[in-house]
Amino acid sequence: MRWDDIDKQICSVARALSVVGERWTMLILRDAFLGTRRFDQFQSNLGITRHRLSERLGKLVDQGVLVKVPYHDRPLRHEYRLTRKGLGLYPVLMSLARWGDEWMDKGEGAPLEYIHQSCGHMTRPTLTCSECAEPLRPEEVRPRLGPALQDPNLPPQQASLKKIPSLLKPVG
Amino acid sequence: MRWDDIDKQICSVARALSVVGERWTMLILRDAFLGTRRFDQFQSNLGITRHRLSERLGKLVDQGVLVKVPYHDRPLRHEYRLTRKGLGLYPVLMSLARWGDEWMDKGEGAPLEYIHQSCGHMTRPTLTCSECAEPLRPEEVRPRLGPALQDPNLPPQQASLKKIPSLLKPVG
DNA sequence: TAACTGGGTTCCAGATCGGAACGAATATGG
DNA sequence: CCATATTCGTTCCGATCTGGAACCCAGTTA
Repeated sequence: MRWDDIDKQICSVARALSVVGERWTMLILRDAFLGTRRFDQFQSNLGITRHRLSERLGKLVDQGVLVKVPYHDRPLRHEYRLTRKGLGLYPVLMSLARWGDEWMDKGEGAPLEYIHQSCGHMTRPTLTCSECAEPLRPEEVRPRLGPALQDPNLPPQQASLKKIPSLLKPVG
Repeated sequence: MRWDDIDKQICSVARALSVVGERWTMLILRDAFLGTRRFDQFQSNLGITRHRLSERLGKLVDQGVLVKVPYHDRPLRHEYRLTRKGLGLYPVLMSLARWGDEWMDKGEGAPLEYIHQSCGHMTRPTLTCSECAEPLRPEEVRPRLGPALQDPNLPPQQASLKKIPSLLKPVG
């Protein structure tokens, strides 16, 4: 299968990655969440080539993750801002950052810390259950088929998704 | 800058992506979380080429995200299992899945639903503050420099990270 | 002895990437 | 009026990465 076809899978992770799974895209969004808005700023912060940046920004705009907002005419200039759909990626970025903080530390501590303004404390973003508010641990979550996979005549490639074993215990 | 150098950045997101940011890697991990363990199973579930799969699995093992565990000798066979470091990626995968459920739905509902065994309910994984337990909204979180970025003589490329503006309001 | 299974590796054409140069529209300084 | 700068791109080309298919190897079954 070609990478470009992953959005055809009946899988939300695959569909999400079809939008944000290319090189640089997540780093562009990281910068957007930290306040970067302009082409040149993205370029110099990231060290990406202009060509690639232009392509990635264009795709994010097409997908509705960013919008181009004019901030000056004559000459016409625009900046790139997160939409609501884009802001929805906050948990993904934060989870990546926390994992990096925990597992990829090179001994100098975290690059950034986060203050939760509404409670005033330094926060460690935690994934929790919407119903009981406990932290979600993979061994305690059981996936089951949702509406999109109930269809009895699925394309055969997707059939494997219907056999969901249980989650794993860690090793090592 | 070359993509291979992103792990040199003083940024946890970049470091995390240097491990899980390549094509296919996240989908391999998705399958691992759903119980896939063997080479051929990954291959047929994902539709990735054997070559690429072999390379990606090898890298994940090198990075300590998966371990190769023998399950049969003569002939020697092994399977790939998530380590604790690998299980640590659960919030990333879940956040991606939720975003895909919400924003990439094609009108047939979610592919998978998740039951939180310990409370018995269908859960919507939510990123919350470790201190006050409220859902974390990007406008309410202010990043500040952590230990790793306090060093007064940083390499100049990283200097841009020191200027953290505020977070954005959505548009559109 | 032939075919099969699990788990890879080799090879090559085509797609993607990085770097550097080029372009276009307006503003600024002299 | 001319040269230079700013902002946001696009074009071109050689290097790297990817996908598909074929090949390999150790045991196992028939």
